[in-house]
Amino acid sequence: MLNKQVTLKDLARKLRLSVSTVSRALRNVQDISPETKKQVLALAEELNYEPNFIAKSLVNKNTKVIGVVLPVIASRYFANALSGMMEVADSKGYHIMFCQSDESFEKEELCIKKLVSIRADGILISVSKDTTNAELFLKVQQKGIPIVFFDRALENVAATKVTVNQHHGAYLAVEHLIARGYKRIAHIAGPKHLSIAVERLNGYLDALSKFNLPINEDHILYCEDFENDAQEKIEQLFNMEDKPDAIFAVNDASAIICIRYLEKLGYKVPKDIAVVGYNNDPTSEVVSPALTTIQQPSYEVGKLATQLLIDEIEDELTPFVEKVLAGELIIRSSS
Amino acid sequence: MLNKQVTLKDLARKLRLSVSTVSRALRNVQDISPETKKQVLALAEELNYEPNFIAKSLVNKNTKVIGVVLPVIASRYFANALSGMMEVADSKGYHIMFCQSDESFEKEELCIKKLVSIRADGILISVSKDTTNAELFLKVQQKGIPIVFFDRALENVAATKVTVNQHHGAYLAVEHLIARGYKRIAHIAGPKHLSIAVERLNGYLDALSKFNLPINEDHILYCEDFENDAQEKIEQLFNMEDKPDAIFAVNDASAIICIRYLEKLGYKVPKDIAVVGYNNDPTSEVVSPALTTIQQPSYEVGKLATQLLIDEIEDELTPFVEKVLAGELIIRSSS
DNA sequence: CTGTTAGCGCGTTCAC
DNA sequence: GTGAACGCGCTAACAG
Repeated sequence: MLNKQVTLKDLARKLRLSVSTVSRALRNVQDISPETKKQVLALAEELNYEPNFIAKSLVNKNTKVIGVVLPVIASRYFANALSGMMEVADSKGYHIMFCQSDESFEKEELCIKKLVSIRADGILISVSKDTTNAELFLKVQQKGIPIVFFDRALENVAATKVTVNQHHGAYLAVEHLIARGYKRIAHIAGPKHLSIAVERLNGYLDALSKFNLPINEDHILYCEDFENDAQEKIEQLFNMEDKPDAIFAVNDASAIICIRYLEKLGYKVPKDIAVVGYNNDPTSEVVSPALTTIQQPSYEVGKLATQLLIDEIEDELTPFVEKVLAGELIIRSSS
Repeated sequence: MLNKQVTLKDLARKLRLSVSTVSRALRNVQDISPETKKQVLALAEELNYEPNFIAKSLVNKNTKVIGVVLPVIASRYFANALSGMMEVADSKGYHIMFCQSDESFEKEELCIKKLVSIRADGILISVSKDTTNAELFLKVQQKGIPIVFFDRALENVAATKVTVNQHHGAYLAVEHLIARGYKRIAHIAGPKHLSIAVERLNGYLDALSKFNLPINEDHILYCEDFENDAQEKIEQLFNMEDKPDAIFAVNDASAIICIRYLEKLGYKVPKDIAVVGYNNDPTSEVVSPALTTIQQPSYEVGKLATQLLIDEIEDELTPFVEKVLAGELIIRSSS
């Protein structure tokens, strides 16, 4: 049953032609008598011939495969980015082969080795949380395989990077709250070692400064594990004399938890207190009241990163660029 | 810059050995003097040698690539299935290459051609909504490439299939409502041409029969576009004399819409009326009251389908099987 | 233990 | 216009 696949040789034998003639006829190259060309095409169709990509790759020295390494596919953000990648790759005749690092550096290394082994023409990567070592990526580049970082990039690697401006998104969110008249805006911040969390925090701080609002350190809650200590933190926030009148949370999940506890404590959202999240998770639409949030441009990140990677694959002299995309404010009823 | 990749030949030349000796040393095969083996390994490490999978594939007649064709990746269900696939594939040394059909038969055909061209060792597919023609799949099978259908299978193709028992999930949901004492259970049904919708409907009907509850045709609303005509349909449902005391919806989105309108009409969920959905979407946890629903075994479907496919790849005599997995009832506060 | 030979399926000279 | 020969990087069979 194995190896039922038709090859050029099979076609050549049946047609009493040479392999190279058949090859040329199929690829529409050089001068071929229209007669034989027709015959070849007919037989190829009849026998359901499909060119062997593997063999072609070996000769051409390219595989038309783009490797994608990302932390986890079961996430709206990355799934959307991947869709964007597939769209561009498809239109340019590339295939996507992707691997999950599961946020582990060792797995990431395995993924990359695998992609190098397959001789992917280029690699798109969003690094895992505990990736700090640049050496691995430099080695890949030395092999002549271009790498483009998307979403999460590594500082100390010279490469094309497509990221999202978290600072700007946070700024938009807070600016919106200020425009609505809220003045005492608290922030549920993420872990201090997470760069996206820090950027959002800075966007929050800069928006306050810009509009000459005082910064109250007690209004910033750094949360490692908000799901579990939310109640405590929120109570603490509302036991101060300078109670906030709005909350900007580092992500939708935290924002939703806030809404829950606030209602438990008897506050009305958004009348007594407004809440804004970040990510535009599907859940943000459904929660009541529907959550104002920031939509990440994940699809666009995927498209752009892939476009830039293909540019580098097809012209090695393409210079590295760093693109930063912005998110978009989605206004709903929680603010 | 291109083709910086180290080959066996490079190693052999530097070591003044033959290519085959180097190959054998690297693969730990046959008897090799420990001396030369050490040398080879050392140099390979130093030069960062990675075997060329492409070349290996050409010789071995297998690529260790599993092709996956699915309607859309940006869906919790398929993303989870894909995660399951990757786990099994990884552990068996296979790579996943996937394509989206976007629910279009033409795109699906392109995906398959592509995978055949790449000489994938096997294909996992969840067919698009408008796929009815089996010919394409038969052709692939004739080429000796095994196909396993997951989630959505094609009736008239003999192949291994891993699907989900929608009937049973619906039965569980309705049984649960009955156990809670609800007796007049309505059903928001999906389009009649969608097999999963029909199966869920049948599960609903069978549960009612099983517990000797009367079937009221007016309690079944067939919805093509529930998002837009929900209000009308629900009002119609509650204007009858035989008002329902519970609703089983064909999916979570519909269930959530129901909850919204019911509350607008002044009904309390679940006191006045219970609601159960289907899918365990992330949204179902967040909506208030949290939705009782059915968890699809998507991850398990992915794992099992991949396992069975690999069995067929590695032993062509493996007989086709059809596996049907069951969902799980998740009880929350809406019932 | 190691080298030589052949060939996987295809593209690319270079002849005729 | 067409064919023969060679090579891509690697494995496998056969010698020595």
